[in-house]
Amino acid sequence: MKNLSILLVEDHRQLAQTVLEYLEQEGASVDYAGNTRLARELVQEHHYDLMLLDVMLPGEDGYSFCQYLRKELALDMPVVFMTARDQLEDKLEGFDRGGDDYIVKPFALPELSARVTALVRRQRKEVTANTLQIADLELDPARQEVRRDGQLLKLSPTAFRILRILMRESPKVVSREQLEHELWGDLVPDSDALRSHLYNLRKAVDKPFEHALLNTLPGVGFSIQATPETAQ
Amino acid sequence: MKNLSILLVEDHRQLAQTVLEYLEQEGASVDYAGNTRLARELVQEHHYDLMLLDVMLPGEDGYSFCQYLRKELALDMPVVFMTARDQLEDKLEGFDRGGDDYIVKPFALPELSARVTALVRRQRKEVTANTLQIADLELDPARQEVRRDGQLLKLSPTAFRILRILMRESPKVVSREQLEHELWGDLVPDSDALRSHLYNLRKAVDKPFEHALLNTLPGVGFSIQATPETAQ
DNA sequence: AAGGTTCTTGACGGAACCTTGACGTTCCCG
DNA sequence: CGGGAACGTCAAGGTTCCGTCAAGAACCTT
Repeated sequence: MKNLSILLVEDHRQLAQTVLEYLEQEGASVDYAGNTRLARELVQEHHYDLMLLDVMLPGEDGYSFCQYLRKELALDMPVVFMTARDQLEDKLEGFDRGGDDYIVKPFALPELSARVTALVRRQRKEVTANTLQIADLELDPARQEVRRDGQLLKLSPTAFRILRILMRESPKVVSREQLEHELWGDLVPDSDALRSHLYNLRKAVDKPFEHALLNTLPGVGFSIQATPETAQ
Repeated sequence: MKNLSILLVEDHRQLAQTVLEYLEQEGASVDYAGNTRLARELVQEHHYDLMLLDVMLPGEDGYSFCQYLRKELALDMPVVFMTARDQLEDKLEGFDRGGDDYIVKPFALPELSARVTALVRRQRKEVTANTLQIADLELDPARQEVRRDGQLLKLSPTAFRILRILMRESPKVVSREQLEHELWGDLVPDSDALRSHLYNLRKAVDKPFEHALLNTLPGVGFSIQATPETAQ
């Protein structure tokens, strides 16, 4: 919740106060508007990570305001509707007008907080870690890229998958069977192609560099780690 | 709901059937797993736009599976928990483990559908009609226009759709399967017309310019990136 | 009904990839 | 120490995948 900036649009003074205090106590900074006229101004002048929006407001209602945000201002900040209206049609309208979530009063403050966090996390693309890293070796699953010491490595698809598994399990040792099963399922090749793939993987990952990262434990499996334990 | 592909993980046969039929009737294609073991396999082999995940499952529970998706596989598909557990702590745990939404059984099917749509809309960057931009390439969804370096490109409708998908996923790699499914749903052409469309797309987007933006990763998929560095 | 655009199909050459097998080396355990 | 199993190295064959292109089918518009 750190460093979130949130706009709360709600005309009930009491509820607004409660929500505001809770969120600020969690580290967010919250601006408050009691109607959409003020909200309109705030939204044009400041950036908010998320908006909490009541449906029943004096003057323009929340649905309409949300739609205005999306269509006219082209703002894509997450919007959470907060309202006492619990009928299905109300919820459907909320989503239809461009809302991201819909929470019915009375709600538990921690739940509101959790939903806010989830939306912001997604907005910021923090849902998953984007790279795996072992020492100076980095693997980016989304881009299908591997770098060591900053430079891009060329790997075949299978080599990439093997490296991904080893890095995911690091520093654990991965057995040959586990690797083969994960790569090919029940259709494991007759003669062990895995050896060739590991050879090619090594050629790309370790050969051009000083220290080897990829280790073999004969009869046990393979591992990738920064400090290859040397036998006692 | 057009051409969504959804993975439903739920052990109650009856409920699964109901949800599945409803979503398919809305135009989604739904794969079904009764446990996380099967779900694990499916998730590694196919792309899904979203996952519906029960919490109480035989063997591994849904929370744990979701966390595994995020941490180990680095998959960022939206996850909606579906469960009868309505206690606050359960919900908090769902979000804490990487869930995007949490819906309590029994729920109205249209609400589930609305929440699914809202999540996918956000994932696909369709909340607003803002232009997508990668380097000097701009795509305006509202006007159905594409420009590179300021000049208007002439694209066929399908080429436009492909480019839009690649741009919104950038810099992620999009598999051939994902592209085909989103373009044609269950009616994918026999022989791969996708190749021709990509060829034409390249001819329009890359051919007249200095650097290519559209990259092929053989056996993996396609991506569009500002800096298509090649290894050695 | 005609004309244009778009989509699909099929063929071809080439590149990338996976598998296989051979051979030498290392490791483990009797 | 010696033999067998496991491993590293490497090249070659076959397969899959991809870029290219043109022709015909389907579609839409007028």
